[in-house]
Amino acid sequence: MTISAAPIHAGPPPLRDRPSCADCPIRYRAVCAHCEGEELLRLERAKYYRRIPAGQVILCAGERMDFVASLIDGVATLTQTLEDGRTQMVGLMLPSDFLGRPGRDRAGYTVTAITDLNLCCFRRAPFEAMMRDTPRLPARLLEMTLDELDAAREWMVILGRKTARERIASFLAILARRAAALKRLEPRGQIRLALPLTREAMADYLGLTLETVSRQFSALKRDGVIRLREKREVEILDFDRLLVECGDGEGAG
Amino acid sequence: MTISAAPIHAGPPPLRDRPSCADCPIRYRAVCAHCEGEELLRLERAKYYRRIPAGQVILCAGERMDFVASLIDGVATLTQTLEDGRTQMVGLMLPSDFLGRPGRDRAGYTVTAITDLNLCCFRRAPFEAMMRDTPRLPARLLEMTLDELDAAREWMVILGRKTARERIASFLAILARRAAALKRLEPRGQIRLALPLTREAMADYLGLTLETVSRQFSALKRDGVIRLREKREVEILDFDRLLVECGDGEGAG
DNA sequence: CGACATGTTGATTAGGGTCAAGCGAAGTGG
DNA sequence: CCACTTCGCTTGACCCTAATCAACATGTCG
Repeated sequence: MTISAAPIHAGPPPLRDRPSCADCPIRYRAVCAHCEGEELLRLERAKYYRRIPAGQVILCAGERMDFVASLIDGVATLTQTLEDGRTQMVGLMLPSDFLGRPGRDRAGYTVTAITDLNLCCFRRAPFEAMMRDTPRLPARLLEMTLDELDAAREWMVILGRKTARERIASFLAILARRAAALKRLEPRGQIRLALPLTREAMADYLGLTLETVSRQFSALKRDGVIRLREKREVEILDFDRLLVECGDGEGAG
Repeated sequence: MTISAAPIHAGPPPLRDRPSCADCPIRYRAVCAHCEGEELLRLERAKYYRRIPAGQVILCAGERMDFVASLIDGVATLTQTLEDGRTQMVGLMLPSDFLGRPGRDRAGYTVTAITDLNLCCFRRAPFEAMMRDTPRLPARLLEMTLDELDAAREWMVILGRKTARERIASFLAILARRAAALKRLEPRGQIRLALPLTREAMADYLGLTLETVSRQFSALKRDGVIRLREKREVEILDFDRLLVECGDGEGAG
């Protein structure tokens, strides 16, 4: 995958395929989750779809952003880079996550499409108008932002206090939970997971180097915690055992 | 300072001192910032003040929380502890910050009063009713939550990618910025700062040990970046020089 | 005064970073 | 079509930063 630097500019909404919100796979988890009737219709009229190919840099930190979007499908990352090239991932965007911030016209972080993306976009102005007019939209966005804040804080514990092995285990547990949540299940027993990230991207997520990530995968495999079917497909042999490896006692996370 | 484990339960609002919101020192930064007229009156009727002594644990992670509050004065921390005792601070609450979350009745983190605190409290039910009725309250809370999310992500970069020296420098820069923001200034030149935290608490903030924190303070002093007036009072000799030590090129933070 | 919390500094160690070599798969171009 | 490159990944050798263990100084409080 090659990272291209070409930015995306939100032009006039293309009038192509515009499936009904009723059929939307993220209808009940996205920012529009609580909207119905008139509110939903207004969103439906304003929305437009956009596809982004894997590898594309959608926005650079500090760049002007004239749209907001729900991620319908795919995986994107938010990253921050220090001057000497060290990079830290500060957000992992999965389906139903929201991109952009009402009230701020500049991206705080570099947004990169890891896989092909499917976005449900709104131009800033009409979206912000709806934020003022309809109470359910900002209420849902607040909920989602609080969830993101919780995730960020869990991440801080990982970055600040966990060993390399615990970080990998925690990362796998997070992925397993989010995958299970989509199916409305609790993760347990044996779980097969597709890894959406390269070793390097995982390292950027976890505050490690790609070599350490690779070594810890090997160690977890050697110790019978996971099995590697392909390089990008993991099998967790027993979820409870994995939780032990995470370092945080029991229910945390 | 001794950490006591006694939880605080929000009983019926005590009817003691209840200064006018008009005189409140955090009036224009707190959750009530955008409220006026009727909205503000409603908050004014519902509020009650509470003082917490330094060292008191206000809430333990997972505990029921039947009130929310604005921090008027003092410093509090949010911390998460792993089973074997490793602890990571995930939030540093300064005046005007908001404690608690509408829609969730349980504390996500352990909240500890570092200094004596002055809180402006609301019981959950009436506060949540106002969240539904008045648009300005949730709008402001969303703004504040987004700011907290930004701060958490900046913190993630510190924890994931910075050296011990850079972490200390970044921490001092954050404190200087927040202190300056209260006076509506940009931090520059020589700045005197009171450190609200012990070396151990700073270590918990920065993902280090207290020994490393102490050593890096000594090193920054030796290198002429800071001067230590008292153990808990630092003088930044040149803010621009400090920023160089933070590792992130220029404007970041 | 003794007990304890806080902070500084030194010696040693270990976990993870850095550097380096090599492998397989997928492109790419001659 | 096949040499050649590139990408993603693994593994090894070595090194360095910060953790750990330890001693000691200072200040506060009962």
